[in-house]
Amino acid sequence: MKINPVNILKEHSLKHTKQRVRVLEEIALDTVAISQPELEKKLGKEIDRVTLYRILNIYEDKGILHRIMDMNGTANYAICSSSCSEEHHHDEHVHFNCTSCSKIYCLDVTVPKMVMPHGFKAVSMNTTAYGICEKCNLLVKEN
Amino acid sequence: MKINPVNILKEHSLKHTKQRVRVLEEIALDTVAISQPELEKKLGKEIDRVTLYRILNIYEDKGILHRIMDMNGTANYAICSSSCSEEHHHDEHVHFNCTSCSKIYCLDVTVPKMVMPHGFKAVSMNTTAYGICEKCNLLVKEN
DNA sequence: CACAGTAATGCAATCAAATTGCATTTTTAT
DNA sequence: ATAAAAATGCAATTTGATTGCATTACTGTG
Repeated sequence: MKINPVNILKEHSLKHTKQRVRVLEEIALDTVAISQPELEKKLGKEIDRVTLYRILNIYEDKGILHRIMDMNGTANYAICSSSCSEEHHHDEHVHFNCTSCSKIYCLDVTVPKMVMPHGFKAVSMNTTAYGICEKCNLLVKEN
Repeated sequence: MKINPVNILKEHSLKHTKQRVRVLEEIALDTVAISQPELEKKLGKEIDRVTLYRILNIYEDKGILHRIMDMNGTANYAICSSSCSEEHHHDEHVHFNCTSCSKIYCLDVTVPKMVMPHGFKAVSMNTTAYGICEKCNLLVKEN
């Protein structure tokens, strides 16, 4: 996934600041989601904690990033597919949270449509599978 | 769902204390999941915060309660179906997190089997739908 | 039914994620 | 270039959760 931070900011009419660009760059480095604490570790010397929180919130609101909560209740972020917007997150793919390395993957697996009970109107879905990821499975086999 | 706290404790060879009984009683009151902060509000005068956390953790470990993270990263708890055990949570039903009243419902909707990519071994799944619940939908229509 | 050993509880302190208010700096439109 | 608006940085605070340790409560044994 080729990401151009400057274009993304323009598309969503967000002001171009070096902090905002850095956050996008950093998140775009990897296809797996990155947690707020990890981001803070990487960017903490360049960007203030609070600014980081604010940027992440804006990006989520605008549909630029989607947020996945891990089992510890910590926010993890990944770049949204291009079809996401401020009005609606098309985040209908399955996430995989490795219980060994704790990485969160955005899988190319679509969440099947599920019928809600009468009266319940679902707007979005979040599906997370917990287990052992490819890399950790390989590590186990090697030993 | 008829719950007998004393029996549940016995079945899992947990010591019978009034705090443990109270926690189960309180959670069994409602079919919707209850958050740690709500529980603390209700039980804070009878049970110490730390004890509450410890009891909830034990119950989750033993497969008595299951824990659902809401969008704020706060733990919510609901009584497990009878088939849950220490080894495995059979928590394969869909949760519904109302974005209006923020209640979390355990729906009688089964999470469909999803095929994981090669190398990824899923042990458990968590699916949460976000939207407006039955009660909140009715409230809107009335006004 | 007493009592000793073990486990659970309560309290104080601490950690960590996230948020708020406000002064300062940066961006952008003119 | 500059003025208005917005973003950033800093300090302080809130909130969910955890840890260590002294005290209290439970349970099995005699």
